[in-house]
Amino acid sequence: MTRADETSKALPGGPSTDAYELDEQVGFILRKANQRHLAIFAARIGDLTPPQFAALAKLYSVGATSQNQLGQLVAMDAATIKGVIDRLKARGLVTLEPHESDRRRLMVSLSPEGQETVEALLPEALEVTEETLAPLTPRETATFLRLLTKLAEG
Amino acid sequence: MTRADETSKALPGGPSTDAYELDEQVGFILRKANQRHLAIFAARIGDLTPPQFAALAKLYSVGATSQNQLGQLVAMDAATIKGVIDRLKARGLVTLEPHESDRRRLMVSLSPEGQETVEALLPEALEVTEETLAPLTPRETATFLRLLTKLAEG
DNA sequence: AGCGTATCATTTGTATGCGAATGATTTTGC
DNA sequence: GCAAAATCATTCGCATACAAATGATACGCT
Repeated sequence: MTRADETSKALPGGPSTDAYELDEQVGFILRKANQRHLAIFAARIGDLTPPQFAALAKLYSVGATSQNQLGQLVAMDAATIKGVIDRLKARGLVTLEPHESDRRRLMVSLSPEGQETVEALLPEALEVTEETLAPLTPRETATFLRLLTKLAEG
Repeated sequence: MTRADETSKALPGGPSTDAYELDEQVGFILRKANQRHLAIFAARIGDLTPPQFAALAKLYSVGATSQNQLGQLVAMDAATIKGVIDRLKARGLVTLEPHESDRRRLMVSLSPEGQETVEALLPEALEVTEETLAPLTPRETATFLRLLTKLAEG
């Protein structure tokens, strides 16, 4: 931001500082970036959604956990993670059992099929990330991920 | 990326290049950034959702348009924009009327109440953007928006 | 004119995503 | 120990999202 920007119109094509342009608001662009990523994911990993894969991948790396705790690890609230787990269970990718000492908790684990599925999809998932980031140079990618993480974590 | 990164482990805390770490994937961080933005929006503009406000703001700047065209302008497919418009109509913020010559089209306009609502909320919306971007310096913000836009547009 | 294609709006079905309420259980504070 | 507070899972209601199918209308081309 130069001092001139405070009184004069920004460069053509640049962000305006005074008027409200929907297409320049972070929220709006974030939503569109998300849409593009979802489309790439769906094209490569057709029969699993990003939240479902996130849950499986997290289970793969941390092992059995309670439903709510898994939700925290993948940034989903209790109601949302329940739906995701229900659908994964219906497909036989995860198994549920009561916690041995805490009767409130429901432990979630990968089934053998779930394990296989994750292992088969990991390379695909990396390609989804790659394709999503393809518009950026490696240098830009590093910068972008750093700033995006800052933004996401507040 | 230095040449060393291709064969050795990245710095502690830095992104790993070989293993799959969910928390380092763009899609996952994008979703979390979106969540944070949604929360900020909801805290400031409680009784309108981001898609609803986006539709109103777009109508405000472009005037009357067909339902589907409005959907394109705010990046929502036909089914989604219909639901959004239905709810705005139920609240009296938009009005609908058939297109004069093309009987397939449904023209959407801001009602006087809708106009007032948008005008009253525009400053709030700018603050939502500001608060969302608060973790970044002005310089970082400019870079981030440039890269995010590149990513969103593919 | 007329046929095939494209566009517009709608509906249905599935999957997040979150707020709020509920009941069961555990943990904390005193 | 025990009452209050916190945690876990579940449920309900609402609001995006998108794929796919449908019916109505408009348009292109011959």
